Amino acid sequence: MPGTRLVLHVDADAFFASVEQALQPELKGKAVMVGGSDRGVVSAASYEARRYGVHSAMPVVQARRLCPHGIFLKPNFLAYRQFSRRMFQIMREYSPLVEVTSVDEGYMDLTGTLRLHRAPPWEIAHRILVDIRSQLGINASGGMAGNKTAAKMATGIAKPNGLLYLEPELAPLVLGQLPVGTIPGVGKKARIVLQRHGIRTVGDLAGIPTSKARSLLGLWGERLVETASGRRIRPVRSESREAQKSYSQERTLTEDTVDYAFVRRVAREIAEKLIARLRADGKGASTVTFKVRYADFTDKSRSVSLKEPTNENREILARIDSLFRKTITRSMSIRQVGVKLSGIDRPAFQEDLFEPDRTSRYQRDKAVDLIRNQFGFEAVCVSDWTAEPG
DNA sequence: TCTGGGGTCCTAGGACCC
DNA sequence: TCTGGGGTCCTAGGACCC
Repeated sequence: MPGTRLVLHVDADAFFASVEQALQPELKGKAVMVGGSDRGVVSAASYEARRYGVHSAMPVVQARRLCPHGIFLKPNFLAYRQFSRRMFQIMREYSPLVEVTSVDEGYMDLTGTLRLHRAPPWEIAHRILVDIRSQLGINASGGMAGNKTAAKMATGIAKPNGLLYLEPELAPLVLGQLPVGTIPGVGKKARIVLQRHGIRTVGDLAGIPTSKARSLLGLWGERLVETASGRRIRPVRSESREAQKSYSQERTLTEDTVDYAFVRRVAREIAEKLIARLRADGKGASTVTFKVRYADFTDKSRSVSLKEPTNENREILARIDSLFRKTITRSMSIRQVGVKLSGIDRPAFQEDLFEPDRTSRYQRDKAVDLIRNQFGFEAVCVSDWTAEPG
């Protein structure tokens, strides 16, 4: 058959909650929810918790009301990363063509491995899921089809703890009946627009002319029609990971505040942590963005671009200060503070014999990174980074 | 119900250049 | 005097994903 490809999508079920249950067997069979603070949302809910109507992205406060006896845990990202690495390792034992799309899901191209393993595709997929379950103690679901989108949608049908093989001839029939919102990329807004025009299922979307999709949803709409009709085929890419394009961190304060001096300190602290990550990765950023979310949930951000990528504290923190003044123009209390560093590239400045001051400042930045890595962020407080860049 | 955090990509308008 | 258009970069905001 021409161009017959076989893609397997693997997605761990209720990943964060499942890892917690694997690490603490006494949690098995119980309603486990992983979330940040009481001002946050649920990141993952075990299937036991879902029976009470809890789902991810639900405010923690609401989850507590629905499931008061449930177990609420703070996330342990280190453990999740370890389980994630092991899961992808298992997948790579069956094919080198594994694409990691997030901590708990990925694709693999099984086209070339069928002969290698001398087994039908569903058999291989089944073995992978069994290996994950037996070696990690967590359940994963799988979807197999002729392209990535169909495979991912198949996983959605198979969940939890299932496997679905959609043969290419059957895929349009099966997927065409699903609600249009099940297509990856159709969120709440797009769904509303589409429904207003009578487009309710994947099949409805596949059937409209691209010109109509474009008028409704722009370029994105055209792509969605191609996706819905199975014409948008993207290869499984196993490159370790494309270069990261931005580093950002946001923090929701424990309570809304009008103490702007405090907000500024938080922003600088976040920025220092991000810059340290840049330095650790040997990268620099050329765009600095400062963002606040006001108590009424409106967001405001201001950004500035530099001539060259940098990872020097002095350069970036001075920008944070001026952006801070440009951004906070209302006397409303602030809920969340965020910093984003983008335009990531190799840093322009390297330690240089002919710029002794700058070099020694840079060495100090790196020395502070070392100490903080060992003793924590609070171990060092440096106060004179407010200086304007020279 | 009362709304996280870390990302990617897209859009639209304005500046600036040719 | 009136009026271009394309390309590129920057900025602000928003949709979406997990």
